[in-house]
Amino acid sequence: MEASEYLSVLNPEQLEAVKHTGSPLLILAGAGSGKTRVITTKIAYLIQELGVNPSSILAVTFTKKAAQEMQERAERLEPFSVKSNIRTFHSFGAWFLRLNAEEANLSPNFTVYDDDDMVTIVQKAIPVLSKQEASGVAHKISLAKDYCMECDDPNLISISSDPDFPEQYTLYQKRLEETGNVDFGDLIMKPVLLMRDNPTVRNYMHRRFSVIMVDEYQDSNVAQFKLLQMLSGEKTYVCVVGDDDQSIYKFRGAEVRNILDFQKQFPGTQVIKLVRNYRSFAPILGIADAVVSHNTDRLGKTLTAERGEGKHKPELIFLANQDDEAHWVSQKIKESVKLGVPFSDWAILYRTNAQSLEFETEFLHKHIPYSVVGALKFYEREEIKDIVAYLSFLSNPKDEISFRRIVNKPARTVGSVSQDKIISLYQKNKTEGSPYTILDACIDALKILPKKARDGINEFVELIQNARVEIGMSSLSSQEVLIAVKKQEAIIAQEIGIGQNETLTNSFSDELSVENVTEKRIKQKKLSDFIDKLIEKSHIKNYHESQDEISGTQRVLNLQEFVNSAVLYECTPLGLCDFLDHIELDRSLENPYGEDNEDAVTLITLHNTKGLEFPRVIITGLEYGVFPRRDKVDSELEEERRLFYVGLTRAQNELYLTSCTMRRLYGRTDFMEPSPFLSEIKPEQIEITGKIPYSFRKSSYNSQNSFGKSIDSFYSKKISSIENDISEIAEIWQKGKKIYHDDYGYGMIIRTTADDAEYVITVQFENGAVKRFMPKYNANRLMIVKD
DNA sequence: CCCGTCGTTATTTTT
DNA sequence: TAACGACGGG
Repeated sequence: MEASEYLSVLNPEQLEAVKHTGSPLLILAGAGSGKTRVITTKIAYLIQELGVNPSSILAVTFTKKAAQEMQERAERLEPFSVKSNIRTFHSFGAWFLRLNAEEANLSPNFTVYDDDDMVTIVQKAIPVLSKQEASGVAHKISLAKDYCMECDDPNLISISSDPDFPEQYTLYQKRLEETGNVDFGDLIMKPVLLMRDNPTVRNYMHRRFSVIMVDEYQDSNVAQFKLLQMLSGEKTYVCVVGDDDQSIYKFRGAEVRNILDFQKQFPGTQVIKLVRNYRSFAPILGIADAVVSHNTDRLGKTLTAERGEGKHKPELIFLANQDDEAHWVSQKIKESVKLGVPFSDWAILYRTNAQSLEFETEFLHKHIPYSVVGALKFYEREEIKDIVAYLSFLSNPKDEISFRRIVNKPARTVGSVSQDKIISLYQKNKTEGSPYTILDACIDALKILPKKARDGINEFVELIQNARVEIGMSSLSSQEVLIAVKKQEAIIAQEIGIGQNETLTNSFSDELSVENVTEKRIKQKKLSDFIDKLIEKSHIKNYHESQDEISGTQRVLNLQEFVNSAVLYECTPLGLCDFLDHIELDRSLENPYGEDNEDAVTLITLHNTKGLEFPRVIITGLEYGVFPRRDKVDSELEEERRLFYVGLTRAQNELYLTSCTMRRLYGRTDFMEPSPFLSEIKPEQIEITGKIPYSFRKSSYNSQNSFGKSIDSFYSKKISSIENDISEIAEIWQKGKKIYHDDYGYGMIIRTTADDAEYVITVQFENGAVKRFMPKYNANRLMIVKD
C-alpha cells in the first residue's frame, strides 16, 4: 500500500508519531486513540519510506493476541513487515535464549515452566515447606525475577523480609538449572544478565535491531525495562507506547514508574500525546476522566470524544442485592435484544471471577447466550498438562518436573520413593554440560529399585525411547536445534549486513542458503499424528477416558483438541521445540472449540478487558470492599481506580454501573457501602436509578433533586437510547465514499440502508470482501478517506 | 490405591 | 457458601 494512502487516514498527532525519527519517543496513547494503528503504520513507514530493513525492527507486546493483531495489520500495510520481529516479551526472550543457549548455560531445546511447576520445584528443593508455603515462596521468586534481582541481591529484602528467602531462592534456582529449563521470569532476566556480562552478545544485538518499539509500556516490569535498556545501543531508535492511566498489573511486578520516568531514563525523549478518542461518546469519557483525575501519580491528559455527545446518558443503578443485580442485567439485555440489539453488543464487567456465577445462572434461566472470558484455561487442565509434560520430557529428558508428573501416570507402580531414588542418582551422576539424562538415570537405577517399580520403569523407558526414535530425537538433537536456530539467524544477519566474523555465524556460514531452513519445514509428517499415537501408547488416553466416565468431563475431547493444534508442526525435534514454545508462551487460548462466533454476551473481569471494546458495557459490583477491595489504600487504591478507568473506557455507546446494598460474600450477607469511586462522578454526569443509599446521598448528592426513579418505574421504562441521530450519520457515510477499515483495508461504500433504528452501509473492499457495517459502532476502525 | 469426610479459606494474573 | 486440599480408612 502506498504511504500517501495509509498516512492520509491519520490525525496530525498520529502522523507526527509515525514520522518521528531520531530521539527516543514516548507515545502517550489514551484509550481508543488509535494506538495500534500508529504502531503498525510506523512499521510500514519505516520500511517503505525510511528504508529500514524489516528484519531489524523489533516490536514487543505483552499478549500473543496483541502481537498477532499487530503483525497482521502491519502486513496489510506493508507486506515486508512479515520479516519484522513482532512478538511478546517472553517469546523474544525464548528466541534470544535459544540463540545464545551455550552462553546462557541452557540446553537449546529447553522448555518453560509455568507457575504450578515453579511451586513443584520449590517443594522439591525445600521439602520442609508445605504446599502453601511453597507457593508463597514461588510467588516471591517470580516477583524477584520481575524486578531482575538475582539470588544474592541485597534488595531481595524488599520482596520478602523472611531471612530465609535468599537461600530459598538460591536453592530453587539451582534445582531449576539442573533441569536445563527456565521459568517465565528467566525469559526476561537471563537475556538481561547475559547482555550485561557478555559484550559480544550485546553488541551483536545492538546491530541486529535498529528499531525497538514497546506496546503497553505502562505494564512493563523492571526486568523488561532493563531488557529494553540492554537492547538499545547508541544508534537504536526506541519508541514506547502506553497509557499511564491504564497500568493495572502492579501486583505482577509492572512498574508504572517505567512510563512515568521514561523521559529521565532515555534523555532527549520526545513525547507525543494521542488524546483523540474514537471509541466512546463524550459522556462516557467525561465520567472516565472525572474518576481518573483523582489519581495523583499520573502524567495527566484528557481525552476528547471524536464521536461527539451521543444520545445516551450513562446510568448508575442501585439494587438491593446480587440477585437483583443479575436480574436487572438480564432484563436490560432482553429489552435491548427485542429492539434488535445483538447479544454480543453487551459486556458484563466485574472485579473477581467469582462474581460471574450469579450472571451465569441468571442467563441460563433466561436463555441468554453468554461466554465467560478467561474461564476455561485450556493449558491448565490436568489432561493437557499431562500430554505437555510427556512432550517436554521427550524434548528435554533432564526435566525433573515433567518426569515426576508422567512417570506414574497412568499408574506404573513407580511411587514417589522410587522417583526420589532416580532423581538423586541423576543429580549424583550428571556433570556440568554432560549429556547424562534422567532417562539414563532410570536405567542405572534399575538395580536399586524394588521389583514392582523396575517393571514400571522398564515400561516407561521403552515408551519414551521409542517415541524419541520416532521423532528423530537423539543425544545430538539439542545441538541440531541450536544449529538450526543459528542458521536462521545467520541468514538474517547477512541480510542486515552484520559482519561475518561473529561468534554467532562463523561455525557454519559456508552452509548458508535460504532454502535450507525454510524448505525443510514443508516436508515430513505431522506432529499431530505423532502426538495422537503418544496419547494412545502412553495410556493417558485410557486413563482420562475412565476419568470422563466417572465425572462426566470432556478430557478426551480436550486431548483431541490439543492434537489438532499440532497439525501445522512437523514431526522433528525442531518442530516439537517450536510447538512447545508456541503453547507455553500462549496459555491464554480461550474457547478452543471455536464458539466465539456465536452471538453472546461477554462476561469478563475488568483486568481481562484491556484492549477490548464493546458497544454496551455494564460494570457491576461497585461496592466498597468488592471494588475497590477494602485493603487497597494509597498507590494500590490508585491502581484500582485505574482499573475502573479501564473498564469505563471500554464502552462505546452505552454505559451502566450497578451497585448493591447487600451482597453475599464468603457465605455471609453483608450490607455494603457504594464504591467510593462512584462519588467521584459528578451528579450531573450520570442518571441515577433505584434507591440511593443514605450515606451516598449525604456525601455528594444531597443537593441533587434526583432521588432516583424507583426500580419499578425503571423496569417499565422504554429504552430510548437506541434512537440515534441517523440523519447525522447518513450525511457522512454516503454511497460512493472511499473508506479505510483497519481489518479489511480500502473499500468503497456501495449501498446504504436505514432501517428503523440503524444505519447500515455495505462496503466493497479492494481485497474482494463485501462487508456490512453500522458506522455508529465502527467509527474507530472505519474511516472515510479524504481525497 | 481410591474414596469420602472434614476443615480451611477466600483478588486481580497479559507470559 | 462452595470449593479445594489434606488426611485417614477401607
